Amino acid sequence: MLLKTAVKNIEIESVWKGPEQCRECGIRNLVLFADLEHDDFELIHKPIDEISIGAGVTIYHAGDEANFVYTLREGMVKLSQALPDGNQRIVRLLKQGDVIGLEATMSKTYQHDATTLEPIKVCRIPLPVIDRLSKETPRIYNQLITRWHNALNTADTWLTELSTGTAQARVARLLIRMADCHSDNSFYLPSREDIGAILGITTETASRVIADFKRMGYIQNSEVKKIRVDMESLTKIVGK
Amino acid sequence: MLLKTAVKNIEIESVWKGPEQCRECGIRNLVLFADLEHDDFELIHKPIDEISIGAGVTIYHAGDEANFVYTLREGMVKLSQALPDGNQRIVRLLKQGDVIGLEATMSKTYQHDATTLEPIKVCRIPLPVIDRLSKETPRIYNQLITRWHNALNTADTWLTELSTGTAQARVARLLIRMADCHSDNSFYLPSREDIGAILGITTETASRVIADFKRMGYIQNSEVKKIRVDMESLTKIVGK
DNA sequence: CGACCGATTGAAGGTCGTCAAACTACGTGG
DNA sequence: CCACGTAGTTTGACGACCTTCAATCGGTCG
Repeated sequence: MLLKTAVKNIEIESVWKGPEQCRECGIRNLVLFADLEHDDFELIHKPIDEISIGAGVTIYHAGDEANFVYTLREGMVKLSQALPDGNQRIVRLLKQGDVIGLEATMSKTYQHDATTLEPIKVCRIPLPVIDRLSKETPRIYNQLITRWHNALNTADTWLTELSTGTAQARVARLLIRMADCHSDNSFYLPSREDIGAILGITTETASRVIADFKRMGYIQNSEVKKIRVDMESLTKIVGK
Repeated sequence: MLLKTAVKNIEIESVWKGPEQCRECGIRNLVLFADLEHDDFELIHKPIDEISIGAGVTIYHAGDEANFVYTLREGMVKLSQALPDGNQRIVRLLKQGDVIGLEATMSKTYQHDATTLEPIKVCRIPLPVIDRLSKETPRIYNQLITRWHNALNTADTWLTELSTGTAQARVARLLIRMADCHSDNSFYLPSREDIGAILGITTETASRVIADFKRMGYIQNSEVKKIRVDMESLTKIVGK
């Protein structure tokens, strides 16, 4: 089952078959609906579509009317905000199990641009579903608050770890964080531009540091496009 | 009614007289209990003390067991985290109506150091009070989520506005933000060290920029220790 | 094959960090 | 009341690091 939509790079993988589909979700323990119990799912009366989206696609822009939240099933997404000078700064990276557009539950509009870093799969949840669940069961509340808590922790960590110190130290800390989100210390490196936007440095500086790290052997190419990092060497740079 | 505690710089202003005290709180519309209704207050069965604390006092440290949240009635508080290199970075400033130690509702321990910038007054709320209210009324939930939402917005803004661009631009943006939290564009300037820790620059750089701004007339001394900022001039620097 | 986009590298200049000294405000004690 | 010590601020000099501008390289896609 695979319906192409009018929008390029976005296709609806499976149409809504009812609550049953969520009950049997393969990664339910990771997602917003983790705590829901059997009967709770009957409260879902709007379609939750599973959607595939290509790399480099913007899911929503800051200021757009916020009608959905998304559960990220596969791939990574960046949340970015415009700087006073017109550039963009990436304020968070989202990975499997994270909620994209959490602020929709609290605000009429989205507050970031959400853009895919690689091909992703999401479940698109209409806001009324969240609202109804919120009214009927405290279990969704607990999950929501946990999400807020985690997002805030991440934000604080980005400030203290990724926006402080020399360019080398910042890149090293970013690589370490990314590595322990993945098995085998191996993952897709973001573009130099994105690395710059995450760390608050220029694209060129990001490129120079990455190139240096490769020459030093702190980073090696593993599979195509993927890299493997040497945690031990990187850890030594972190304090600089 | 004024009981001195053993701890210097901390005094309990008034002892707990029961729910009545919260119901009649002068700034209740600003605080966590804003949405509570008449009967809800009867659920409060632990003392909520009103406490005065001097300037430069640390209320709790990161890692301390989190048994209270605090409502800030007067003054400003900084939340700081240790950097990998041992320094401190200030991740948020709290003002009247904000909750100090919000993470206590989700985590066993505090995640920042909370330190007063000036003499403050707080209401110290035992965690069991929050837990009980959370179970019994959704109204406290709404307030809690709103707090998380606001805290996250602030965190994102700090990253994009206060941790990006030249030292001059960062200081200008900080002054502008502080000015429109106060009437008459007039307020107490934080120490150079704190300005540095907020913006991710050194104390010396912070001092140089502030001194420059004074020479340029962007900042003037108003009352003792207070300064008044010229918004128009500062706005021009923000984009740099 | 050629166009294009991202990554890399070089050179020059500016900003900021570092180290150090002088200055100021304030409180303490003689 | 003044001398002194302390802590915070200001200023200077120097160097390291990063940004800026520009050119080159490499891979991909039409």
